[in-house]
Amino acid sequence: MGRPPCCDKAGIKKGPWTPEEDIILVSYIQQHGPGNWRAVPTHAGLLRCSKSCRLRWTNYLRPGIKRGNFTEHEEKMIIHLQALLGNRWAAIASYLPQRTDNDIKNYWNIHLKKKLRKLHGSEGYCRSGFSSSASSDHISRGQWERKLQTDINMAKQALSDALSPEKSSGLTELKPCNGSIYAKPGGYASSTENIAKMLKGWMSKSPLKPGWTGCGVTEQSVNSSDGTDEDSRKEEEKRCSKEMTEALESLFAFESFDSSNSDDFSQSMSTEPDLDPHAGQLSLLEKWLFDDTANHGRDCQLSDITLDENPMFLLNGGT
DNA sequence: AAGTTATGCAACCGCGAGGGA
DNA sequence: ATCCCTCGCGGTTGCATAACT
Repeated sequence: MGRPPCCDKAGIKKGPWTPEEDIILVSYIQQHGPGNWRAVPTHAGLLRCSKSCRLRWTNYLRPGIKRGNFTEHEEKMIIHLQALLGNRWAAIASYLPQRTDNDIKNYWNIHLKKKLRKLHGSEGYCRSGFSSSASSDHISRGQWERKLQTDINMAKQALSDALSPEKSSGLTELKPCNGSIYAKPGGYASSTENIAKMLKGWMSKSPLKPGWTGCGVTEQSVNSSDGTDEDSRKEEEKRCSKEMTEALESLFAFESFDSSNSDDFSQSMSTEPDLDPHAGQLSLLEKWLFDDTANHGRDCQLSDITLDENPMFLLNGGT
């Protein structure tokens, strides 16, 4: 009550962002940090609505975004997570911190759906993994539940493979994104590369925040997780998490997410699900996953768990 | 070489949840 | 308790470019 509307439709610019607008937005967030999006356009002097600013930041300008081709491992992760979680792209993206939900969504819609359709023929995975099955009116509830559980079993096994350290070499195979977080070739990419250069110029003038070297990509954190005691590692994780938050408030991290450390970053992030806001969900999911993997061959098979007992069922709000 | 179709990606739209007034 | 604003999410669209005829 009494609040001004989110954005005044009149005079609001739409369409592709120009490099100049990017610079304005980035420099504003550099000074004030992300958040309070409603104030961003007016304070930054942008003729954009707050939504557009937030979207541009989260999907394109935010530091640490990896662009370019998806690796085989990322692809697998997406497929299996999609089977587990459905079209909850934000949740899926939390497992792939360098990818945006929009990127993942696009990749799924453009590449993976086709791929899976080829693999599975006309049945299954036709739209959104098992969730599509759920929406089918042609399958009886019993059939659907059996199929759902089969899908979950398959996805779970595959996710287990993907997350398993000895099997998932893919995590360390993540390629740097062509030396720039802006990997897209062509017209606008060159513009964004220019932005990156300009920003680097700005940042070289700005005092770097002491201690921040990019969450999960510090040599210290990488080394510390490499054989030191558990406590210091946890401390490091906490610190890292805090830094991650701070990073989003500061573009000083920009330089830290270059190609030289994106491998370590992805590895660190993928093994530290606590860093993301869905940590609770991830922990539960992974506990469930690994518990069941550990119990493999014992009495408690997932297929024996009723839907109501299935953590994913609960996570999905029992729907 | 020109026209057409397919593909990929960035951005917009609309809705729901959460929370402040 | 209610209203309504902000934020975040998922679905969809529009445009640029590549591939094909």
